[in-house]
Amino acid sequence: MVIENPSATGASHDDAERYDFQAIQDKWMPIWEDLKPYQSDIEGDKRPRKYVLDMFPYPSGDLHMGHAEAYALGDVIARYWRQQGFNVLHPIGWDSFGLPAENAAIKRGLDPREWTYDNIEQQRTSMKRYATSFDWDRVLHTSDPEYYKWNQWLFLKMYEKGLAYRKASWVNWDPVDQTVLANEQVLPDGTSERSGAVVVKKKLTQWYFRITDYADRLLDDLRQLEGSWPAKVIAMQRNWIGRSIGADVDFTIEGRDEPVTVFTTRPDTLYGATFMVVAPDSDLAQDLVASGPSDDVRRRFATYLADVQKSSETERQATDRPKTGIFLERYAINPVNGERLPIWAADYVLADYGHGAVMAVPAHDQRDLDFARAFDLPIRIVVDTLQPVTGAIPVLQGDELPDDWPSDINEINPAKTGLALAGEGRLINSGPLDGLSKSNAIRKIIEILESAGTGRPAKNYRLRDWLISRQRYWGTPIPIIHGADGAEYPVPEDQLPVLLPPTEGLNLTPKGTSPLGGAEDWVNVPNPVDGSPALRDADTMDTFVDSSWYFLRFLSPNDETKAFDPREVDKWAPVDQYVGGVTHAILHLLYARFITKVLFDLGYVSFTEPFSALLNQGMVLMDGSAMSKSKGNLVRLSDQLDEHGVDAVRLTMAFAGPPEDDIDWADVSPAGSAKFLARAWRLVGDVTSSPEVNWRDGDRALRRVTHKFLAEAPGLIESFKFNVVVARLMELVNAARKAIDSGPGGGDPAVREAVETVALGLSLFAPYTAEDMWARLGYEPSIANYGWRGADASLLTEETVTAVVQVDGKVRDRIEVSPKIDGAALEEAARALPSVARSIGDREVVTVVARAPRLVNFVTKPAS
RNA sequence: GCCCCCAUAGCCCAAUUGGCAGAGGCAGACGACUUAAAAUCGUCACAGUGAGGGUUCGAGUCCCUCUGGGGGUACCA
Repeated sequence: MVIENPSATGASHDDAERYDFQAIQDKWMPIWEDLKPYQSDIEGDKRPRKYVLDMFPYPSGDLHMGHAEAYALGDVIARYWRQQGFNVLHPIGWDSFGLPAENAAIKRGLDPREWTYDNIEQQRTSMKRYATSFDWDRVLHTSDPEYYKWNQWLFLKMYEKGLAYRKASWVNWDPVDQTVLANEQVLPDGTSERSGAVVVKKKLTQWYFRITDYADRLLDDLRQLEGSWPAKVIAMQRNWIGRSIGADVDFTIEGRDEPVTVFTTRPDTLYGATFMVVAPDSDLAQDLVASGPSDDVRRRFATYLADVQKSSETERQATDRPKTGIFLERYAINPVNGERLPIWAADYVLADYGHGAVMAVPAHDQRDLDFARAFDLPIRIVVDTLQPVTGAIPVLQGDELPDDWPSDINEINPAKTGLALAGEGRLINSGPLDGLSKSNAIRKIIEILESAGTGRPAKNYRLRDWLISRQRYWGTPIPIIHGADGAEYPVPEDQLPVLLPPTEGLNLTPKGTSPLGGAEDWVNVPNPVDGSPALRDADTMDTFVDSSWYFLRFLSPNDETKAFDPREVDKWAPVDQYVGGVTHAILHLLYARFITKVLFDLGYVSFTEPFSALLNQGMVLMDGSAMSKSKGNLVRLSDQLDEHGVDAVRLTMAFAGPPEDDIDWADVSPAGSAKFLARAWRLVGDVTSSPEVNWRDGDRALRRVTHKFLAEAPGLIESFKFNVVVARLMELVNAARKAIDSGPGGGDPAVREAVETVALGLSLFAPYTAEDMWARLGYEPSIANYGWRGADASLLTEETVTAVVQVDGKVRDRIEVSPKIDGAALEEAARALPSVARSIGDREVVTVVARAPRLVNFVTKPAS
């Protein structure tokens, strides 16, 4: 509020000098709406292109502080490249399919469409108020039939290539949301990332994308991203894919025709195998139990299996759980020495990793050892790991061990210590492998197995195929028709999209099968081949499918004939800079990378990585923890915007620290940001020169500060040091203020130059304030379309610099020298200083380290 | 358990990549303006860089060990 002071003669002047963020926002928002300064598809635009993409939001209610941070930072980058003369594509849309809409709709008895599009409208309004520089002509919503039609197209392309398939398998089942979940949606504690319910296993026939076919490429191509993606994200993806290198070994089974193949990373320990373990819930276990063992074992196995399946994921993952298992009364034959190995079923072996069976080497694997000790099975050491190798690690270098290698095996006998010997060592008890180091033994045993035809090198991945079907309404229908003959018939492309049926008459309440199945008119269709009665697939796709290619749709969002226009893709893609939360470090980014590689293989795009550079912003916390209503520490964005203004909130986001760090809202000061903006804005009122003045005539000291900023800011922005740029802007504002109040005064051309530079710099962070300053400085809107100014190199070199004079590394004096001084001259000048002579005293100078013009260091020793 | 990151002033954070530990801000103290307050302007104080060792003429920065905090992943054979 402006408080009138009737006694002041310059009341109107005071009014004008009052920084009123609300008035400034109200003034410029409609003008920008009209000017559209951020359009990116202008015909004949010759500027080089940049594609700056923010992760699009899910429309759950209004924007929150997290959005405010992400979009402020993404906007700095987009505005920066625009200012650097690039044609910037900075689009926005909504990831608008998904469970929250459906759950909210069920709760309130609404159509999910209504809830979704109302929220989108609210977010759109907030984003515009927030001055995000999006190109509003390219908006997409994944829940629009115009969008999800192309999800279906993508599905069909993958189906044709065999990359989309259906299989029955034990899947993660969320008993609250009543739907299956991808592995990626189950948290480490075994609960659903969405509902928080404890996930259980259920055997269901579901649709999968064959992402494991791409595991090697997804892993190896990460190397291309090093340096441009946060190392943390790359590490997380590597971890998630989890490639293990080893060998497959075939074991013949007594009384069975087919051998059992096991995967192992330690084929060198094959001679130490004393039993075999199969996953109880595997088909293999079923098969082994079906014939051979006694009825008693069969019964006990059935009980065991039932127990295993009842146990929750959480229980099963507790690593300190005692080992359990059942001997199946079957035997495997070790291919290298013909030994009979008893076969057990135990739940520490997973059905869906490797082949669901392992060769157990208790001496060298902790899990096998725990099991062997629990069931009194033999333990045979085949690697002598005594004296953990230090220093030169001789066993890694060759086959010979030092002569003094001690071999008192009893001291480390796993049977006694309970500790498996996993380390380096020399092979023993292993026939042809004896004496070899671990790595050499691995190489040799694989050769032996290969020539015998009983083994081969193999790789395995932690990554599983991507389960994409969901038993819910608010998603993309899967474009498959199931014939009466049980076969799958893809919906012909010209019949896309398969529209979601209206919600009227449907019961959306989760019940374990898709609500779409209840839409009689929709689900019953003629077989596309022969017209016989058939049923639509009633499942919908995981919404991560939607977001796995949306960055391509932005390039031609209104194209009705194809998913994306290859000419536009060539122009813009891949994304130059992607900005979003680290919460998507695995899921979304892995899926988008996968789909990009698929599209590359199908010939639709010419690149294999979708996002050339990635910036992960941190989270916005309050009092040390994530904001939530239940914790009572929620800070409402709209309140912050009302109180401090859009620009102050945006500036605070940029200034709080490095963008990838979390911001604790309790530690930062939007009021301080507002104060700074007001201070910057008020500078304009003190600029009394006209826009035509010649800056060269201005005060040199202030000009130097201005040009130092002009020189430094671009590099800082490009390395995401937004907080430092803001600090530099504050310095520049302080310098300009000083020049006005106690220097050459507001009429000096350097003051205008400095203030204009402040406006240009500020336009990245505080667009309203900057635009208003720009107008008051005498320019036409929009400041977003004025380029950056180059620094004048002649103003960057100081006339003198301060050189530090050290004696034995301690600072003893400082001298002002020319920046062009050479080492000898610097040394000479320093030596002449009385302080230096005093410090050296009667000691002898041994070396002089001169780093002109900054530093000279006299290194001394006592006089001899 | 394994892998990764971080630690600088009361607080948030800088430090030209091995060269004077401090750019900026918050909070604080004092002063100017004011009848007073707010706003504004100005001045000031505060750490030797989590601990220990090493390399170096010189270490916040590089190496090793440890402590504390954060993250990822985990019967994945």
